[in-house]
Amino acid sequence: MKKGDETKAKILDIGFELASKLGLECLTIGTMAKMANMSKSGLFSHFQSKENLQLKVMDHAGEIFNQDVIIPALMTPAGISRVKKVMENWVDWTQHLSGGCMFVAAAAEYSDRPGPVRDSIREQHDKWIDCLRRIVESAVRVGDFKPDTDCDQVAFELYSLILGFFLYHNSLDCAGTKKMMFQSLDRLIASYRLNP
Amino acid sequence: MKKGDETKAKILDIGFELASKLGLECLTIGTMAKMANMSKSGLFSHFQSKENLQLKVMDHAGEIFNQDVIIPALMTPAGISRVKKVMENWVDWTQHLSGGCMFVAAAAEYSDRPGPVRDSIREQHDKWIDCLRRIVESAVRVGDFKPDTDCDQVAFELYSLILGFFLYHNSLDCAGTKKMMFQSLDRLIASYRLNP
DNA sequence: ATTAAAAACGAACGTTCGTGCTATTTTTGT
DNA sequence: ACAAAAATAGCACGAACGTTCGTTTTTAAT
Repeated sequence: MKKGDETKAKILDIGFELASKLGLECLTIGTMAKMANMSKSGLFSHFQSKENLQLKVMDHAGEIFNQDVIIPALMTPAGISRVKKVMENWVDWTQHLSGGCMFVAAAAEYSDRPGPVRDSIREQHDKWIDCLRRIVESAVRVGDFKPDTDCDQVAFELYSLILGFFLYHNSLDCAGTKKMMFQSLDRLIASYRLNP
Repeated sequence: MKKGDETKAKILDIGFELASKLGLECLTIGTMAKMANMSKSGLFSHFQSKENLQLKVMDHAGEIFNQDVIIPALMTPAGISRVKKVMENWVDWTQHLSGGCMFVAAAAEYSDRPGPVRDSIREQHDKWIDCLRRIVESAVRVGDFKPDTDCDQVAFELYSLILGFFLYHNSLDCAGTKKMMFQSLDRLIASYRLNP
């Protein structure tokens, strides 16, 4: 029971890469099999349906996101520095793969396609918003942000800035977009700061 | 030379509706033919390729967006009221069709698929950003916003808020998301206002 | 009313999709 | 080393994809 899990992990890596580039819907068995140097049926037999494959790729992506974005951010001290850190990690995360956040793309892709895949996307999405809010709350707790800060609201605004970054990044160069995003972030932080 | 244009327009309407729901890639000839009560070949003959069909749908969507969002906004007096108006129109526009902005979805979908379709998406996207910036500039000109306002920056922030709205709208109810978005908008406007 | 042009159709093409089977190879536990 | 088990390959399927072709129907102009 070793080799199987190994190739399964390899497949999920490929799936994550492919889904990040082209979207969840473009995870075709044939394409993935070619990339993995496997037969279609060989690859397919690891999952029992395409839908299950998509779900597993989603989970895999969630783990990577957790590892690369969330955990490192939670390891920096609570407060504004953590808020900044999570945004930096988020931006960097989408950079080292080819430019897009697959969660965001998947959310748009599946907003009108009911089913387990959409449910999974929403679940991860909600979990992530929760996490963002808690990071903001911690900034309030340590006295960086005003006590009456609406943390849900700030989380929404942080999320929005990242989305703006992703979209602008399609047209503009990375450096310019990054600068623009972090400038907005500074303004946002300034307007919630306790001691400006 | 009349009937042809008529059905062509009907097809484009269907394409716009379908692409808004499921994305540009899901504009399959077969599905559209069924929705239009036409044969595949009959529908196909109006365009010369699927790619061309997608491009025509994009153009059509651009015209609708122009008609429903941009023009009404430009008809309200320049300044903060126009800024608010364009955001309201934008939100409303995506509401009366099933919840998603097809431009945003298409941008994510095609960010890694070079070709004429992606070019068209970027073109419309850039044009729209330009329009947004000019609306902000007009607010500076009439003295609503501070003279040193970075209009590109503000356009980016406006765009980001809408994107946040779209994404949150997948999970949250419309009313709550709308409220959250406009609250952020008020904060944004306040921080650029000349006479607070 | 006649006729040329435009529009729509039905059938078929080669391909790819997801998904079942049945072998065959490779890995694992003893 | 050998048997049991797991992993992979090969092949086939029905459906849907975009596209082409020749034919038929509908429209527009005379």
